[in-house]
Amino acid sequence: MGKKAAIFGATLSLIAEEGLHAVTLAKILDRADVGSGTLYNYFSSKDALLYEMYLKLTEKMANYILSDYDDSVGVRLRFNQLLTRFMEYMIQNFDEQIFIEQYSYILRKSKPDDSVFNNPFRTATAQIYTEGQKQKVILNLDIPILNQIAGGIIISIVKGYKSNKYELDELTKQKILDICWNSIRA
Amino acid sequence: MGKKAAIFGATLSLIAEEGLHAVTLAKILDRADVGSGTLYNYFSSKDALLYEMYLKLTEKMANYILSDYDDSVGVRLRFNQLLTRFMEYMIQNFDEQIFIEQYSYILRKSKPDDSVFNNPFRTATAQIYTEGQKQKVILNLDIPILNQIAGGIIISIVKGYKSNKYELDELTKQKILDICWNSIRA
DNA sequence: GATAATGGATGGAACGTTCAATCCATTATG
DNA sequence: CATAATGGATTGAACGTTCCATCCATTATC
Repeated sequence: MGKKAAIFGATLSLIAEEGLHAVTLAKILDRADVGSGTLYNYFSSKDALLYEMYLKLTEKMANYILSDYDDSVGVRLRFNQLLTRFMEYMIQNFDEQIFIEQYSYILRKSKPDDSVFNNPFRTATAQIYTEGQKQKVILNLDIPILNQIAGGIIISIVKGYKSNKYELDELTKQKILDICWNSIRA
Repeated sequence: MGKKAAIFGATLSLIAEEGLHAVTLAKILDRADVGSGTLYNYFSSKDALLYEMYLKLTEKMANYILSDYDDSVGVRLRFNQLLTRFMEYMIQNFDEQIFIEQYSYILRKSKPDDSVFNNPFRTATAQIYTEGQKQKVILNLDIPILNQIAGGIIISIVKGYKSNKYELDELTKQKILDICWNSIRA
């Protein structure tokens, strides 16, 4: 495995285990089995490492969610496509979500207008909501509010699942997706 | 103002501004206008300060939400009471929520069985869900799942509002509460 | 009632530790 | 053999914590 990938992997797992504030370079280097000189060959600083990882992971997530996205079908099916993928990605890559959540909080303070926040996933869902509102099948609320509702449900449900509050079988996942749709349906 | 209150206030505002990981004792002491000796008269360590603040704020929030709670009315009205208070508290004390969210992540790692996680607010909502399920007005899902859905919507909506994604007038707040109810209604 | 003694609260200097970052000798690569 | 990659020792800065002199309200003494 490449050293850079090892550094990313070690950083991500450490943050998921101990939280962003507790992760030091020494821990990263130890877990990645890499010397500090090597790390500084790939990254100019610790901050640069975190930022690059953030860009990489947000892009990876957007790519996964939008891959094979069929935008020729109706709003209900498109909504289901995106949210199914979103939930599945969150479940299988929860460590990434933990990092993104913790780090994006820092980002908003230092780089408030970062383009990452206008990701293609949000563009796709906005399209669905606008079209759905014209067809009178989706509530007439601000698009960002609709986004927060549907996304908030998914994130919250996966968080609870990852905290071992309950199981999530396939049938329950389907019910959750239906709840997301019903919550914003006109 | 008491020195202890000044320390709490400085810590809370700093965390809301810069995130938990960036808050140092030097910054806290400077903002609270207090010497380090004073701080260590009130708290045995930085961790102890954060933990005590966490206990204080979670209790404060639970007290607010449950004050004047009328449990003699029907499930719909009780649900509305609790979630209205919850949303209002989050809106007016968002800094506290930021801290609690960031700190509870650390807590789960170091003290996974902390009793704080079984707070009276969750007990009250669980009562509502159980009763509502008997009356066939609430979806037949695990209680913790229902909790995550309704709470997730509120938290997500307030987060978006505090990120200046949209406004939240009284009418919109009412619509959000209706959405919470409809999302878990049978 | 005036003065001295007490003790807790306070702020800031000083301490050892830990951090991110740099430097450099060694190893791998082509 | 030349060049790049690597890991660990090293550095200075920043950190949490400790220590101590000072302040001040309260209490004791005469």
